Amino acid sequence: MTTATQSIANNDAGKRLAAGTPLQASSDSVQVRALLQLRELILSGELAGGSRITELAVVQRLGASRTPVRAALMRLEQEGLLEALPSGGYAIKTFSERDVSEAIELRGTLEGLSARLAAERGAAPVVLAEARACLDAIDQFLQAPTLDDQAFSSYVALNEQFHALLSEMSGSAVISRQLEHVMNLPFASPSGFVLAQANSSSARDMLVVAQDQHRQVLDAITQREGSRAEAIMREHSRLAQRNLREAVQSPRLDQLPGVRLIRKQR
Amino acid sequence: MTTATQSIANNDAGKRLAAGTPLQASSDSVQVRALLQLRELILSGELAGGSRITELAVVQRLGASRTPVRAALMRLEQEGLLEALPSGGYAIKTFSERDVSEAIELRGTLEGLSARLAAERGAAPVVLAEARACLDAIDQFLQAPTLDDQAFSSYVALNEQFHALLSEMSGSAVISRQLEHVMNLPFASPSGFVLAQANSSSARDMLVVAQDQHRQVLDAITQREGSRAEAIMREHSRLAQRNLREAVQSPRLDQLPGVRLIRKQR
DNA sequence: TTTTCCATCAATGTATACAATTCGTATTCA
DNA sequence: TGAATACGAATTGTATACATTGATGGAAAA
Repeated sequence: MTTATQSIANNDAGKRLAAGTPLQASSDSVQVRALLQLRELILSGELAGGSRITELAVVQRLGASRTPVRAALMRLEQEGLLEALPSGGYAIKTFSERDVSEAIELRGTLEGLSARLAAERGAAPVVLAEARACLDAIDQFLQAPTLDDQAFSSYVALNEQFHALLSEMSGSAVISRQLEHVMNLPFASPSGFVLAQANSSSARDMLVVAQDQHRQVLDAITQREGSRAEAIMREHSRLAQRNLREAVQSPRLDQLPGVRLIRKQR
Repeated sequence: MTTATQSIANNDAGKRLAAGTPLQASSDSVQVRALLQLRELILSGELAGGSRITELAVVQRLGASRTPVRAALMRLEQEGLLEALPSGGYAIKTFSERDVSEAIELRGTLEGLSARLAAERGAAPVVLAEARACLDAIDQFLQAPTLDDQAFSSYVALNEQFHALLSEMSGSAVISRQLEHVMNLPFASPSGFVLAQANSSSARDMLVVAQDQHRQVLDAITQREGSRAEAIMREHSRLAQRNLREAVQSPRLDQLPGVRLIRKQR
């Protein structure tokens, strides 16, 4: 009873409750929903980067109580989207272009380590097979001379999958965990800026190059060539660096997840 | 009033409140104290690795209420000391020797990246000077032909400081943050197993080798030799690998922080 | 007019009541 | 005797009341 009345009151207060949010499966726990919704609010830029964020404001906006909101805030801090203020409370982090560049470099380094270990120790045949299948699927999409938006989306999904498999091939939970942590930063993800290029004329060519690197790293791992595998993954991440540079200049890309958190200057 | 009564009640319930704990500065917030105490309990092995840990048990043991305990549990999960169980609650993580080895490799890789960036971009002269002073101080300790326990402790402190400075030299908050995160694992720390070797005859020699690598990496950074700096730091981490192997076999070292969390088998 | 101190308030920190879920156990039925 | 179900105890999830601390604004004095 009490609960019902109050959550109604809260919903009244939080006017645009589920305006732009994907309206996630409400079967999840309040905690999970709060986390997803809050992350969405930040990445969409609806909450301005650099601004302070109070528990109460989030409570009113999401209609959850302070406890799950607090949990969500803590998680987002560890993800690196929020910064804990010394006086208590949080601020939404912003990132310089250099920060993003370093995050990508970091990912490349870790993926290089992962690939090297996979090569040196030998990857599980099952995972290798999965990875090959994944690359075959990507090839399918690259057949077409030009790619529509849906093809790009499919590429992104498959690309993420391939990188996940690569992490798995290392056979190291410790390293996989770390990689996941790095990729929490939205722009550090392996296909963070691919969509930014979707309409560029050279977009398809870039994917062709990336896909070749995918093939080569898998070959290196199969051949147990550790240091080659490592070098390829490092170079692979440089594609993202290039995309980044174009993405921050293109003004039209403001709605890409997280891009509004990138400071222009410095 | 209410508070006083209740905290007394809690202390009554938590029988062995500050039995083995270091009785930290009670000026800290309850949250901070709970975190420190709980971490201590886990690292000392007083709470068995692999065992499940309930909020209520911790509440009774530490005399804090559920809210700060919950916060501490969440933090320790992100640090990697606890594992969130799917049904709720946490279990104390255990680590195979391989896990630890991978964590050290990870640190070496990240420190390599950090050193390379420092070399390529150029490190801040102030920090470079600090690092040199730090190494000079280590040299002081290494003058003596044999080292007592106190000398080893001093080495550990200075060693940590040097590695911290190295991280700072990268000039990258993103990478420093990640390095800190990796070093949260107790055995991944740069001097995690140095103390384990304190009584070994070759202990001093190992420190001499390590110190030479410190000098060389600083030289490489100064000379802007990025790839050399990276290689040195990777190799540097292999010293820790060697120490690890001896440490897990020596039965006497059980009270080293975190060593009881390392599974013998696999 | 400016500065300092006090009061008031708002936000976080802490404790706890209440709800919901899960796990173990015992009992009953096949 | 075995399995399945239901009941109960224990534990986590959620909400909220209360405490404390830090910030802000206004008033008074220099």
